[in-house]
Amino acid sequence: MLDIRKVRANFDEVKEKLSKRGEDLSDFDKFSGLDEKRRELIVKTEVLKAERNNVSQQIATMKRNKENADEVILRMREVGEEIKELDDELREVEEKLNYIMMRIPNIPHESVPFGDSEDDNVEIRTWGERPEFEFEAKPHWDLGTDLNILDFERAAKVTGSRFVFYRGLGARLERALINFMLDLHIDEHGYEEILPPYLANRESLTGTGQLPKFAEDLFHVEEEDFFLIPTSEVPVTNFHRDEILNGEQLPIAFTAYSANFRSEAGSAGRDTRGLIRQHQFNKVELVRLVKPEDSYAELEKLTGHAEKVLQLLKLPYRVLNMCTADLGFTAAKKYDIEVWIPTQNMYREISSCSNFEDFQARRAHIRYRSEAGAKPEYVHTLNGSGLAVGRTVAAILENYQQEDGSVIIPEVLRPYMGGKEVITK
RNA sequence: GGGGAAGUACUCAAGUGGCUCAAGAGGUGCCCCUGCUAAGGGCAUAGAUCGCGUAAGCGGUGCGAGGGUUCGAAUCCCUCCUUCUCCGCCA
Repeated sequence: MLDIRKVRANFDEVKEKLSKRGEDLSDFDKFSGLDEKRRELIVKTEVLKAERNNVSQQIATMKRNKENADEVILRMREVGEEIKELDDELREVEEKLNYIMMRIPNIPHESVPFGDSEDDNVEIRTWGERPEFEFEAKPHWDLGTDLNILDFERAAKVTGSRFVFYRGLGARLERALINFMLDLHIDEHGYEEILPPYLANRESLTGTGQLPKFAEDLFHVEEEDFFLIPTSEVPVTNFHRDEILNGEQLPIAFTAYSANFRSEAGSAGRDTRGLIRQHQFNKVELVRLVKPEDSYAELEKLTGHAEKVLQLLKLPYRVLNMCTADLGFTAAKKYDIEVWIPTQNMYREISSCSNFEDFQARRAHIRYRSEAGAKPEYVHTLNGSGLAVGRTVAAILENYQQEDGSVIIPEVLRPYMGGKEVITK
């Protein structure tokens, strides 16, 4: 959510910046009228409430002195009615204002390239050597199925499309990756490990920005009004929701493994085969709560932590600075890390590293005091995948495949795989 | 799933409709006393948020959350949440 005072004071400038996202801003024009109406109603209602407070004291005194207060009470009854009407009107105006504010995306940072589509994302760097095969490389779903480590058919039977069974060394590879990533972030990068709930309530999803606008992307448990988390960003960022932190605690760095659940509404027909787009997938997430002045340096740091995983796995990748059209709702700036998928002859997203500035903190009420007694300020929140595990498995299978259909296990994972060096039939 | 109890500020805690627009204590901060420390004494302490105002400041909200009754609600009524506890069930 944007700062309502800043929007008020710099309406045209804010609107101009938001328009770069290519977002429909027709609702946004109603802001000024509603904001003014709101403050006008507040003034009116507060004058009456102040009067009511005073007169109620007078009535108390009169009653104590056994004086007749009927006339005053009658008058105050009318004032009470008037307050109720104004409060109702105020509530309506605030609901409308809130409706708009909760659906306005974040303002892009000045270092974000302008663009109309994903074609305008800017490649910042590439890393690693793409493998060259002397044979026809197989897609990871064929490799996984032939090696009997992935079973899409049975998952479709047991649950439905876009689910998978990992089996044998496949399951172990997934688990090895999770542990490898967590250990790296904990031991080398200084993160604290969190194992969060996989269901979150409406307030939490609103805090991180998935709600109210993107409900159709989520699985919903109606009975309890819980949502399956689409990323552990949700429970982990909301860990400190409605809290005022001590400035000395910052930066807070959490890493969390969780399963993630996405309805993938609207992506019918895309990536229908393989591990790239599943309704349920594993991910190790990085979350940082930082002081505002540090957040852009922190974004570089966080992105580096995610890249390190790919470097140690020796998987080729590139980093993109996402343009205004491809930023997502909540981010002020976002880097996507894309891993090389040989059979698709392209890089595919494996991590998204974002600085949300105070956009999520404002929604989730996460604040800090720079020193004891100082006024609370919003923290800046960041997160990034470190990494999406299923897509990492896809990348390993495809990049490390051999002519006979076996797959070499990256060296750093072997201690997590019982010392095995290769996955064969 | 069923039954009980509770939720008040940083902590503990009083408070059954108006001299409480939250008493008191602890803690914390500042000060006094003292050669130093302890003990003792004094003062301060509702954080947060919203609105008006150039500002000093003024006002609204606030007793787990949200509604309601009333001239007036921490207090009465309704719904919900959380914690503790007993019974049942369960990994």
